[in-house]
Amino acid sequence: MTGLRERKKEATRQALRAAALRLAMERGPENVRVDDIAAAAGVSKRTYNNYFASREDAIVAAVTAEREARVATALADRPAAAGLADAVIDAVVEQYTDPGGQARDALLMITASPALRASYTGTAAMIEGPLAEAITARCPGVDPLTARVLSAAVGAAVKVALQQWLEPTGPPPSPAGLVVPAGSLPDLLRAALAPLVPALEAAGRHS
Amino acid sequence: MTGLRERKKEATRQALRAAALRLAMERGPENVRVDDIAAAAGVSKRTYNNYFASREDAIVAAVTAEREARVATALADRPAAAGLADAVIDAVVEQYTDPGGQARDALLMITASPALRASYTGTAAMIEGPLAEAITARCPGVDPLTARVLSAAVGAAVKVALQQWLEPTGPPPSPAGLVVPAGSLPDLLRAALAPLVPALEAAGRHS
DNA sequence: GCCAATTCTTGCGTGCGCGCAACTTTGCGT
DNA sequence: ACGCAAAGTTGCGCGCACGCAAGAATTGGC
Repeated sequence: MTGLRERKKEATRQALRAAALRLAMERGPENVRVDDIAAAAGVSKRTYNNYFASREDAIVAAVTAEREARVATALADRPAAAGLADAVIDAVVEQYTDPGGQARDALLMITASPALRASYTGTAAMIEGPLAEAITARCPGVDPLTARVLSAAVGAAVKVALQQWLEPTGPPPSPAGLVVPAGSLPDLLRAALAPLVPALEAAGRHS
Repeated sequence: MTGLRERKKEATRQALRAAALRLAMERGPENVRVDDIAAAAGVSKRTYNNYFASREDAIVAAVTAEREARVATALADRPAAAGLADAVIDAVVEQYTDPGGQARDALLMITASPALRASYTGTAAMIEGPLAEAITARCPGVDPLTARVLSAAVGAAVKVALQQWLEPTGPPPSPAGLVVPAGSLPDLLRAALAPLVPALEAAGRHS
């Protein structure tokens, strides 16, 4: 049952996300005060902070919205015959394949701002809760603590992949081109998740 | 070479930690302003924030100081014959065995304050960097990205264990006593790290 | 010993996060 | 249809994090 209350709430959340992204894109992220976002969404500054805990959250939320839910359903949609490791990896990587829309420009802006980068990598942790539930749903026999740990490990791996992906590539032009050719994000994600495969497989067998 | 500069820096850092802990213990964490800590340590409020990014950091740092370095040396001290998984787990668990000193009282205060709890669990992530270096030092053949991912996974598992350990055990008195008997922290840590053993062993073999 | 370069400290100003206490809106039972 | 309880919004105020630029201290070379 979808009451009026929840619909209004989701509407203002959406309005705040949209306003934050729009203002950040046209003025640059640094020239956007939280009052501006709130005003653009027709709500008070205080209410903004009831929805988002920091100024950057609304901006990145415009890009990462619903990712937690989508990763959960994606995992649930994998064929039950598939191994846990493959199912999890595919479900996660799927969430980070660029749709190529305006999200591309937004991501470009995010990578350009250190504060937004930090917030963006931080969102990787948000998938942990839903992912744990999805894992227990798929493998009912697995220990809840194990599910939580594996989800946290996956979240951490994703975070590492994101950090590596948008690493500053600072002034020292890297001792060798070997370190990482800044490959595509999906490839990087698979590489980062690979070390966890044995742990996921072991847990999947004990389901 | 230990210059005067670094010694002074470490001295003020230590003074800030000590002052923060002392004031928090005698007044309660809520009644300590950051100005008070700075004043007690004989520096300005601005300087405090040059050393610690938040008010809680100094307090928890008084308890967790040097943990990153200690976990690294602990891992290096394990016999080279031991498997990577056992070495890592023992090294990590060792850092969270209560020395029983005044740290006990401090931890009690931390567990009582939600803000401090959050900061404390957050410190688990700080071991990731040194842990990754220690892993590559022990297993030179392992891919740097793998080392980083495994360290992040270990940090995430520790975080989960800490959260579970000082979980609020809210008003709903738990449907069953089964969920967790709030066992000792070392046991909880081993349980949380157990799911990662296959991943660590696999990486250790590819060294 | 002295000087220039690096590094650290400090005050100030701005914006932000959030607790609190009114007030308004929504939900639901009768 | 009415009214009460639950949930949401808003203004206010406090403390905090941090950029910035000026001043003080430490360092290494001479």
